[in-house]
Amino acid sequence: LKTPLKQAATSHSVLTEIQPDCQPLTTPPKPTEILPADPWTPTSNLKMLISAASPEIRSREQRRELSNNTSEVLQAKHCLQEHLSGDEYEKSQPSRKEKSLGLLCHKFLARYPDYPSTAGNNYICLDEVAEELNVKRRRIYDIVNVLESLHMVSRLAKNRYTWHGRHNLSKTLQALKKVGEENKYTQQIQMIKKREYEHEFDFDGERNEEMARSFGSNEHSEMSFVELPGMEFRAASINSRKDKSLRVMSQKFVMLFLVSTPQIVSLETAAKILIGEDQLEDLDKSKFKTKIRRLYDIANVLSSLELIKKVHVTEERGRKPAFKWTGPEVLPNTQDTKLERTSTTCPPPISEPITSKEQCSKNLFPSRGKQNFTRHPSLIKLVKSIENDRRKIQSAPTSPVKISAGTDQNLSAFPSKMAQVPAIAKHQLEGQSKKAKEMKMKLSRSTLECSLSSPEVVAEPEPPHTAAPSPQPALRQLLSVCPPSHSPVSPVILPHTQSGVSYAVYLHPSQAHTVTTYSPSFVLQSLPCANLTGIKSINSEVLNKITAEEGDNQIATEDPTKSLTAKERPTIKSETSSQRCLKRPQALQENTLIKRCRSDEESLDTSLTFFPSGYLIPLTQCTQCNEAGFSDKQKAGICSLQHTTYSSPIAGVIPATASELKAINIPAFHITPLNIMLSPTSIAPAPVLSNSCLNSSNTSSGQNPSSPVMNFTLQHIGLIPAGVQVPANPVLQHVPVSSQPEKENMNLQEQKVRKNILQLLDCGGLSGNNFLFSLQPSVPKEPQEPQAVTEFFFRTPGGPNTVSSLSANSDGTDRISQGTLYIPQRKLEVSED
DNA sequence: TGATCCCGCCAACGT
DNA sequence: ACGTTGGCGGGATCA
Repeated sequence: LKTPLKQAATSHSVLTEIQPDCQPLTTPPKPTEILPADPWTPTSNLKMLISAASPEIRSREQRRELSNNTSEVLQAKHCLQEHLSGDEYEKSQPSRKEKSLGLLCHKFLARYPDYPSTAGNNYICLDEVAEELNVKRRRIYDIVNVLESLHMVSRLAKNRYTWHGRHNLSKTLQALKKVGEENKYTQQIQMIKKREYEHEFDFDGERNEEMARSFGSNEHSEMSFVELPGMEFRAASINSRKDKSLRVMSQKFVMLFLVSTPQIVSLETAAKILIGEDQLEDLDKSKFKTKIRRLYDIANVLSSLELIKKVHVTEERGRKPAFKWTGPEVLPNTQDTKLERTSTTCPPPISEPITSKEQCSKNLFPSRGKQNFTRHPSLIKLVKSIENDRRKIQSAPTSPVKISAGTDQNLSAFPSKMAQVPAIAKHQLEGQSKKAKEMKMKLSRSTLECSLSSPEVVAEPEPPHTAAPSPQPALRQLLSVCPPSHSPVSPVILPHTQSGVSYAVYLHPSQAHTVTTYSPSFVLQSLPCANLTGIKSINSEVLNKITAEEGDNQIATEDPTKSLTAKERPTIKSETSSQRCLKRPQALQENTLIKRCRSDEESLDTSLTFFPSGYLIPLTQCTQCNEAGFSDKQKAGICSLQHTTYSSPIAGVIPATASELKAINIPAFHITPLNIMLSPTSIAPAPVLSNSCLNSSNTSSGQNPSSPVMNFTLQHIGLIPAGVQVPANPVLQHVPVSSQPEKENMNLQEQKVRKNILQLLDCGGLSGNNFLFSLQPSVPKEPQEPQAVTEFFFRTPGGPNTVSSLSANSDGTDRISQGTLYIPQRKLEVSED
């Protein structure tokens, strides 16, 4: 077979040593000189091998004019091999392979240890590297960008990067997996495969568009770069350029592997998904081609890292290039399953004044600390401005260094310790250390994380406890629920609540994805269904089946849909179609809104607002709702908060300035424990406050214990200006329907409901830390069930009526039918600051 | 051929 | 203006 020849001639030729001479005359193209000596020092055998092959190749800069002299050592090798076959000519030049990104990457990696000691300076100077490796800097960027996506390097400053090696790899992969799950990549992959069966994937607009919409519209998952706590700002502040392509693409690509069951992903599938995500518009051929090209670039680097390897999958259509994950298994993050620490952190009792808001607020957003988080594209600008401010404040290029040091230590207590430990051992150690530190982690994690992500915080010496006096019970719960660990990326959580407590949930609107819960009682699963209808019918089993099918099967002859039960299948399809109908208009609207928002971020009357997501705001006892129209049992607590300025605690770091944020009215929602209706497509739930409530807010918060908490929460979250107080009473109405159910029963019910909600959310893909959501006037849905106790209001950025009731889905078991989702229609009023 | 993907133009950004 | 980054796609190579 080709093997012999190939090996000899090509692949091995590179590695094999010398075959002197054969120096063909030519080599015209590049005046590259060769440096015989390798500046870099290979650290591993493998690297040596690789490097051995290339040393000759290195050519000097053009300035070095010498053209071809002896560069040919390498060429010689080839020549030899080649001329065996006859063509020495071609070989004369460094073969293309020798210049491959993969090889280059190997050489690059050979220069640095996998687990660099934190002590040493692990700086990377791009120019130097480029010169030493004898390539244009442009090539180095390709490598570094991918490494960056894995947090193996981080940008320090212009032309300088810091080498982290694989210290952060496991965390990064965990985070990526999480995000991937939230993005419903599994489902997307499935969808694509399904489509492929249904009809050829042709590149003409229409169909593709539809397809893109079908699986992409919901999510508009334009998730951006997934950051690791501690590295986020460093990277972002220095490198403000849009984290687009390669970096993000690389992460997404990796995610695909991590969420696929056979961890195999074909290029085609990956490209489609990635394209679908970004621009639904033109999925033309060229786009596709370009995407594929990029994926190759990324794949080469990942291959060099030995995270993936190339394989082929054979399907009916033939053999398709694909890659198989060969990296470490990514375990679900088990570290912080426990949530208590938060409460400890922020204990201020309700009655007590909120002394250390900041600390508490930080605790409110644990997600950002420990977990990685995704930043919605629309927030980037805002983030930038924040970063700029930060930069101004802390002048210094040096800051990054400091931060990094702190980061390494704090962030990865384990990693640092095992800096020199082999990867395998590391894993074990990690586990041990985890347990050992479990308690500690629990208590301090959120804080730590927060601090990591923000320099200022880092500076804070004191632990959380000190900070806040004592949070109210509700708050406590809230806090307790937000352990970063479980779902690092997705903040959305439904905390334990006492019965009768309403919650406000902030979700990542832009994408429908999975929501993770910290509550031990629930198990979150990604549901494949796009819309509510399908949700119910689909159970975990189905999911599993689907999952199993994930990835490119070596032999993909089976119909992907087979796995679905008859019942399930139809449901899904119907959903799809229905979605299309809805989606289109919605999508359009959304786009418009988004564009508008982006373009007019500054404008006052923006219909869009930035909200931090991932916060759960417990709303306790709402006695009444003044709003008319909801007379029907006031189930819908409708309140509108007017002229409110929101600040986004993006990254939990610095609240945006008022000017940067628009004030808008937020439709409030309140959730009662029993009935819940959710819209799968809904993106973000927003708390609704009634104006009247606001006005009446003067009433002391004392009346309602929840008031202080709420105000506090809202303020910290940036939903309301610091000075504003929201009256406790009217704000969120809690419908007494099941007013005082037995506590236990309630709890059960609540749990059940929560579970359902979570699933729903998961299915809907609501998640994310930061998100942008637009509050559009949505048609208020009729409260379907008057008795509904719990109400969630979710808004989809564009969709007029994005709310649907879950009850429809009920199929008997696990149904959410109990809950009713009611969305009061509120107009969004935007007020300037 | 189709799979790969190198190369470098040139725009977006930062300084 | 200039340097750094890096999107992008032509077109060369490889299989």
